[in-house]
Amino acid sequence: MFPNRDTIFNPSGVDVANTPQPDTHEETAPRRRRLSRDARKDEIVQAAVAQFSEAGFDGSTRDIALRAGITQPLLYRYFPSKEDLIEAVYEKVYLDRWNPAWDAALIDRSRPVKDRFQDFYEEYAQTIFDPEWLRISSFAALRNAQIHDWYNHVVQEMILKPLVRERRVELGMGDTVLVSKDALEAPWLMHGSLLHYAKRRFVLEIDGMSDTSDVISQALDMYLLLTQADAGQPCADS
Amino acid sequence: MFPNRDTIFNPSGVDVANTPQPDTHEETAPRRRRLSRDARKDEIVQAAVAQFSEAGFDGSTRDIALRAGITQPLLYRYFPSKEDLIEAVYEKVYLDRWNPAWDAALIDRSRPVKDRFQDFYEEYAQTIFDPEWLRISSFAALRNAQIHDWYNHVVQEMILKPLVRERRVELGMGDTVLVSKDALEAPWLMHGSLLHYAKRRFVLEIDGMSDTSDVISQALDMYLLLTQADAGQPCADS
DNA sequence: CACCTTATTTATCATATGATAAATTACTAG
DNA sequence: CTAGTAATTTATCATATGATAAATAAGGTG
Repeated sequence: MFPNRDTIFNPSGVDVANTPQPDTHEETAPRRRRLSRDARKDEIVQAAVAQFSEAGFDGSTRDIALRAGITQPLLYRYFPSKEDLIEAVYEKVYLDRWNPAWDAALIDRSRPVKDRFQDFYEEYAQTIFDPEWLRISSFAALRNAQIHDWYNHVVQEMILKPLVRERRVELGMGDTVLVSKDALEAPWLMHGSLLHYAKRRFVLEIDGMSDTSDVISQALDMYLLLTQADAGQPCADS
Repeated sequence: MFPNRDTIFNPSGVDVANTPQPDTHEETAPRRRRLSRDARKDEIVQAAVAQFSEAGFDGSTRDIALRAGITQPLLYRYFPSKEDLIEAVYEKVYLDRWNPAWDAALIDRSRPVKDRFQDFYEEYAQTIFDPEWLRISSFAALRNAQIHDWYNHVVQEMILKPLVRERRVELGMGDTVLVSKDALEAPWLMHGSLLHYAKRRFVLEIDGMSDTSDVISQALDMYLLLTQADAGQPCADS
């Protein structure tokens, strides 16, 4: 009856040209496709990630439905409320981004710390250095301090503490399990510098920026040089 | 009818309890106070900064009016649209945060680069390391790439290029005006690491974090050690 | 084919929100 | 004190948005 306002006015300016494709036919009307519960749920979450990463979590459920090629009320068959959908998005974005092989790779003492963490950060960058992840995690951090807090904790335990420990061993400072808050400050600076680089490069899309590998190398060098200087006289030959 | 979820669950966690105060009387009804055009405008912008920094730029004009102790339509007497108010907020937040004395201080070659930039960053931190600025600039960056771009340009020209130049002079590498993009990567890493620290410390309010001065010192050391290593052999006595 | 389950859509509601017009009242000049 | 200017409020609109109920139809099963 009434012309489905979403089709005549797209407030987010987003190109939401995700109309259900005419499979092979030409002028197929927006035919209904029935999907399994899980498949549909996945499509909705994916659309929500795309929408939220652009418009923030205030992005409307109608725009999400439009992206997913469904009507807005259908969304509520799978998520009781928008807040539930947001939480599904949190999970999708934050979980399952960690490659379990990394745990072992970081503590493989047959290789220099620099090489290990260079390789790791290059792979990690491939996982999270894209506009969608960077933007949505920024929005999440601003909206929900708790989840950002949790993610920082993960980074600290999985990446930064291993880095400090492995570096200590490499410098012959002994193998301690405990890592103090003070000792974490330097690796946090390094990690933060890379995240900031990623935002400049992949969110702002500043042109002519250095290659990610080079920047990772530089950031790691900064940390390694600092710990070297801390360990004793700078460059003292042992 | 239904209980207005925002009153029982305030997603932004904002306490918008800013009822217009009874001036000196006790039970004074919300008395009208007439202000000059400029004074009222300032109050509105200030309220908008507070509101936007908490709820993002989707914060409602009604909440802003509430914070400012006025009614919502009055806001439109001073700003033709919400977008105009947002631009006034951009100006308030981004401009006038630079102390002109800093320009000279950064190139005062009677002092070591470390000391100069340590002092500068400590003062700069006092200006922008607070939740309001950090949050609103994050929101602004996500919403308006152009303004974030512009701000990055300012940082680069006013802080990072001077740092590179002054460091070169200190290392006896000559006084060049041109600073290549590659040469800016390291100072950007340093600067970014400090911004990331600020967010962890002042937005997430993680407890037990190191003092800002110490962190600035560490970040500067990272950069200085890296340039030292780049300049020739690490720690080669000249 | 006929039937039934349920995915999907249509229609609709209640509230939130940006914005405007008209009524009101605080302050000031004469 | 009076009148007038303009700051401020009250009333109101149009649309956006989260959410729900009922109608429709796709696809599997007998």
